[in-house]
Amino acid sequence: MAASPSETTSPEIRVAVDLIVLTLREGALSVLLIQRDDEPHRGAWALPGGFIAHGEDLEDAAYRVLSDEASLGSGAVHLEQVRTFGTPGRDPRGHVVSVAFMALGADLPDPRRGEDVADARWWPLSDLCAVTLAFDHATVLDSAVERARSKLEYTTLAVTFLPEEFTVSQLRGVYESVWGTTLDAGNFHRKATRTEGFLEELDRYAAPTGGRPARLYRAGAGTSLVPPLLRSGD
Amino acid sequence: MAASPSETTSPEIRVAVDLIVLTLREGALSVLLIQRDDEPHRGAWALPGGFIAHGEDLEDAAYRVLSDEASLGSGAVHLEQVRTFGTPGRDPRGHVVSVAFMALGADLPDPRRGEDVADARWWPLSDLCAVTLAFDHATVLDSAVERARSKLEYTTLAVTFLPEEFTVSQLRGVYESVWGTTLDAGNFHRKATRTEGFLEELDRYAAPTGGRPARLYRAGAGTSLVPPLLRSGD
DNA sequence: GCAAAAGTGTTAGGTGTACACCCATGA
DNA sequence: TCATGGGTGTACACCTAACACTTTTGC
Repeated sequence: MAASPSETTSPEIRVAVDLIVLTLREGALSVLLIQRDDEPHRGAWALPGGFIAHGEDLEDAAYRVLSDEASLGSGAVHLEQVRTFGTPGRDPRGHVVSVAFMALGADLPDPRRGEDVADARWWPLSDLCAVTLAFDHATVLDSAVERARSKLEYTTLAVTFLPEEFTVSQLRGVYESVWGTTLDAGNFHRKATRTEGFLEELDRYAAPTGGRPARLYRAGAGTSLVPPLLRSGD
Repeated sequence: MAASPSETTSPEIRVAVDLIVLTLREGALSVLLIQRDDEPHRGAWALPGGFIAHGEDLEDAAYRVLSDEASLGSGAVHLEQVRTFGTPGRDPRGHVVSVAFMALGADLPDPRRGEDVADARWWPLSDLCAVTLAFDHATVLDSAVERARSKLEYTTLAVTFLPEEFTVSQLRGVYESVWGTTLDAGNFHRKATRTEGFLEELDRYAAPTGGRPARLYRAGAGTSLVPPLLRSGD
């Protein structure tokens, strides 16, 4: 809900999608924001979004926004619906009901600037305290981040932040960055490698980074983590 | 998304709410369904729902449907958004984006019939295998039920299925009915009463039902259950 | 007393946490 | 050789599941 039809206060209800695109950039959980080039909230940073077209599926609209406004292909992002925000007044242009989608990807590229967009960049979440987001996007962002944090506990979602092949420490790094905690390396290794369906062991090793080379893994077939990996220490 | 404006295929996108109202009736997890009196799907059973009005909040619309179509006041139901369904073609009347809300309540009364409704009644979930629901409501119902089942694990949501004062066995009955399992009475008692914020002990006892009278409790102040009560046995 | 339901005790086995320790590499 | 990160072993605390047992009622 950021660009597209730019009338003033429409008499009809319009449906939009907002995207919370999350990735890890230099070990920091970061979100893609665009700087608005139109009223309302011109110049403010906002989540990428757009109105859905008649006959368009919600997910398709989300992928469209991802490629139009964020210049990110649909390749290798995990897209998931988070919640719908529809309180009248959240958008000064009229009654807009917006379905929030969370998109997670491995080290996504820098965005090209799309239309109606003054700028687009990745923001580490930790830098956002100082920024006032447009609309109710601070709330929308929070709900997505909290969703991502809690889904790491009981699903294999963390692997979507990593390239196809990765080491256990990289995986641990995902948990540590998203949760903002530190985890015991040994215990994490055991838990990750022993949890059925989480990791598939490869016969290759990563280039050493000053220590013993780490074995490479790829994502396993499972989607849920039993037992879960809980946030309160490991 | 069941009644109200009854035009044929609208050119605009319309927003609706669908309600999954769940309660326990004679120990069986049951859902409120209405029998449609209009095309499409005339005669079929469906979730109560309705289009939202311009300027109306999603939650307000959900409460309105609750009182109009289900003749249930807003008193003592827990209302929670589940997911939004917007695939074109899910409603033959046009492009309808529907926000699903789950409503949980304690032994809710029999519904009065509302407008545009041939009949309305509670259906035990176990009786629904044989019934084909209108629209994509089977999917919508499933997602709500799964949400309810999993939220019992890590929140205090179970108490919303009970009257203000209840016994530990009644609470255990909620878990057993919703999960379709049996739980060890002794272990459940300990866990429920020791989990901080879950239960508040009263100084009164329920009328005995053939055994030692059970102490009465009311819901505690907490909303999350740590540690969680997991489904795989207790 | 007996049956039934509430509630407590007990114990064996599993899981998580902390941390010591060994392994494999580059410098 | 040392430093560094990868990976394993181990002990202890805690939690859970199973089930025996006590308490308190109605009949």
